[in-house]
Amino acid sequence: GFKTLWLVGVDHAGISTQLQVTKKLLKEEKKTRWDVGREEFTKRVWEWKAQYGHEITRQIRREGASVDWSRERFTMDESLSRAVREVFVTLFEEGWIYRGFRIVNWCPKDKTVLSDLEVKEETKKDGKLYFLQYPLKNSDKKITVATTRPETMLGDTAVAVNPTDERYRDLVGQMIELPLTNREIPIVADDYVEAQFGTGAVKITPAHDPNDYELGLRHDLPQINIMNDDATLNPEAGAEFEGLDRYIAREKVVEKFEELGLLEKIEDYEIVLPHCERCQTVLEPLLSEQWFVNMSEMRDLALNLMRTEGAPHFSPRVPYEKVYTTWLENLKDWTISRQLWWGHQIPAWYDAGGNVFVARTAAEAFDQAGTKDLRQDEDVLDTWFSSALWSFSTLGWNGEITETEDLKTFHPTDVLVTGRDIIFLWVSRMVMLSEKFVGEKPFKDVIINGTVLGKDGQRMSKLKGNGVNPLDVFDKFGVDATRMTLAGSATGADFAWRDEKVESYRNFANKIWNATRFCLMNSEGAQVDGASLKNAASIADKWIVSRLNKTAQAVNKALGTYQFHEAVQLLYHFFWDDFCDWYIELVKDEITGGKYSELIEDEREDDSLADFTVLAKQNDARTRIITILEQSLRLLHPFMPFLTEELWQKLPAISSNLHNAAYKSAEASIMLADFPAGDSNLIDERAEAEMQIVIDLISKVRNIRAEMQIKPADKPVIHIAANADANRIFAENEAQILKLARAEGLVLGAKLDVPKASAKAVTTVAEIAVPLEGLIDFEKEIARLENQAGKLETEASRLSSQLSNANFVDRAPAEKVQEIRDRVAEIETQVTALRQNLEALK
RNA sequence: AGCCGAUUAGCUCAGCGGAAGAGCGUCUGUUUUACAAACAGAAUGGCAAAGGUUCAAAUCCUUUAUCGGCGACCA
Repeated sequence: GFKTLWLVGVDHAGISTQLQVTKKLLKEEKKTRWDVGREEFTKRVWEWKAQYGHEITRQIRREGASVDWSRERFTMDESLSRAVREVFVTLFEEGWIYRGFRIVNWCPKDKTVLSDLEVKEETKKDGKLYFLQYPLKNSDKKITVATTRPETMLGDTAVAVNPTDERYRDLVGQMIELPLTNREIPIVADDYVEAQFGTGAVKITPAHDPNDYELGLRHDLPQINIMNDDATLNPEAGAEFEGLDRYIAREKVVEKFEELGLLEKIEDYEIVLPHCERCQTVLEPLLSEQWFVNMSEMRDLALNLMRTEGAPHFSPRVPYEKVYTTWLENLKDWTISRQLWWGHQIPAWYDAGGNVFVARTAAEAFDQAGTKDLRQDEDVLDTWFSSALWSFSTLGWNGEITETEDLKTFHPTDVLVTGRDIIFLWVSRMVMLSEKFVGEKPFKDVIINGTVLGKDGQRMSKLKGNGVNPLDVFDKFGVDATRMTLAGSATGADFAWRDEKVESYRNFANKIWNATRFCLMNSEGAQVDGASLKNAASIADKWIVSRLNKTAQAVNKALGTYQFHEAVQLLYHFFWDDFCDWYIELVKDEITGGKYSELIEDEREDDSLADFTVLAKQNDARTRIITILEQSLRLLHPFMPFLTEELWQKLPAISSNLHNAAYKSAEASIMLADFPAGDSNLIDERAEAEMQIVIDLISKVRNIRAEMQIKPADKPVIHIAANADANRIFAENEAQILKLARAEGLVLGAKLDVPKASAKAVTTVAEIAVPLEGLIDFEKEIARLENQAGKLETEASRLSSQLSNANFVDRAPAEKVQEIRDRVAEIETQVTALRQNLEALK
């Protein structure tokens, strides 16, 4: 009955996609992207996308997701691209976007810059630390620096020491003759250097290290870039090194130092290296001119939203709210340009003089520049820049159009379901840009799913080969079972994949199928009818109706707080334990006619009143069980859509009359029926308590049967001693007790009167005895009774000690104290009975 | 320059202030006409360790250990 929208779509995954097509091009045609050119290359990417891009949405369809496919979007759709240009230009005009030289993360393989979030730090255990000696000018002295990247010494423009370091104080201001180059570089003093680390002297390479860059600015040092974009050395490195790969150059530099007698030592050293998240290549910090977003105001938009509204609300709140806020607080500027061809080309144009014109279209840029002799920036934007606009760009906002019916209806959206790895990359940026451009949050809630780990408990990865393909799981166990498995894992918690888990939900699906089959086999004269739940007469009927409604309420509550796993557990146990194992068995005779069939056969000839009464009773029972089943299917439907729809359609008298009022005219489907809310008026605590008494009795008798090895075919008489109330309940349910306990008679009374050769048990309200004639093994029976008594006594002594604690009695809530007193009394009665029985046996 | 998690039955995990739970596995029975992918019954826990708070702690606090995630320029 609510207006809802699940909008699905995909981003263009700039780097990954370009990488795929680049590989394909190289493999099939032995060409690089430059060989085919920008236009042809992007054409190939669109072709690739057409072929493979639907894989994800195909999987989502197969999952049975309730998506509005008519609104599917792609980040490079025309309107979404228009939005990207609009946002870029606006931010530039307002001074939030700028272009500048910075040390950036450079991937020499993909030949593009990466944002800090796309960098994966990995520890290299077999790294080396090289100690190089630099000779001082006009002196025999040398100063030793330690480095993990000796080749960068070719770009050194200083050596720095700590100003308080006594060892080097005299050297500050002196010059060094930098080996392998003909350059002289100064020794400078800076607080950045830690005297205790390494030799206390640091080589400074401003063009190849972020810290050195900063230090270089402070001391006005030259920046010498010695590398090409593929991490080979350029002419600045000297003729001897030009063209060499960075690692070859490293070896060569070390060799040369050794020849010169300037290599002091090499130590083993564990080093942390930045890698490209996509292609795993070791990144190179490089001085480069890029586009950036200044995040200081953006950050405040997001932080204020959290401070004032607590939005977005994360589930689970711990730890993600803090993770999110802490990250925002320490936010640095965002590098948004990428040296790729696949993506949104930056709407900036340059004239011959290098002046920049940022505009929504080329025409606008020409107007600004007063000339058409402009060249558009070749770079594209970070994919996440367009994804950041997703919440509103997909609903029609593109700068030109800023108000749409969809935006009014669906924005802010209710919930974003995502993984923790993109909280910074995506979630935070959507919040910032939505606040900035539509003036409201993109979503109220964010659900962070756990990560599904491989069978080995490790993150899935192609390298480890521990991945699980969902499509294979669908084929093997069914989509519904897979959905139950995923929904059944706690929100936000990681879990190791186990086929066994899906298998158990596959079994559950099978259970639902079989239970429905049973109901349908006995559905003649029945129909789905809500009224049948309101006029339940027997204890068993009232009990199951109560359990159903209680479950429905609890499921609704769990879903309201995104506790999907709790809803799954509730439904699993209600359906399997309560409905199948107890209710179906309790009413089986009534439903199948077993109890009445003879009667009906006999009286079929004449239309006697008895015949009608019996048939009417049977139809009532059938209608009731079908109705309970129908409600259960509705509750299960969001989790197991395929199975429940299939079975629901088979139920008697199914029609669109069962739909929510809004959909009465539509074709009958469980999807359009109301989700049961649970009716408090149908919750009957008394019936549940009374049914529990019957269940306890049956369980105890079954326990005796199993432990005393009574053959299934043997049907004993059950003797029960209980008060009048309990005996009334047993009498009312005699038929069910006899059937489920496989007994042939019930003897009810206030006291037991049975032969010594009887097996005994106690429940909270009754003493039970099953006479076994010659079959009983007294030793075994004594052990059984001792065991029962022992357990109860342990519990009683623990509770008694609580009661004897004055503090507990005084300070705990009175009802808690009373509860424990009642329980102790209950146990004492049971133990007394068991002890008397034991005495009688000895 | 840390910040978070996690540690509960053989395994995978719920529970997060008032009697230790589930699924799988294990053991015993059972071709009971919805279901052997099932049914009935059973066994199995110093809730990581040590302190503390509380009438009451698996649950809250502190410290420690081990594992994991995110972050971090120590050359």
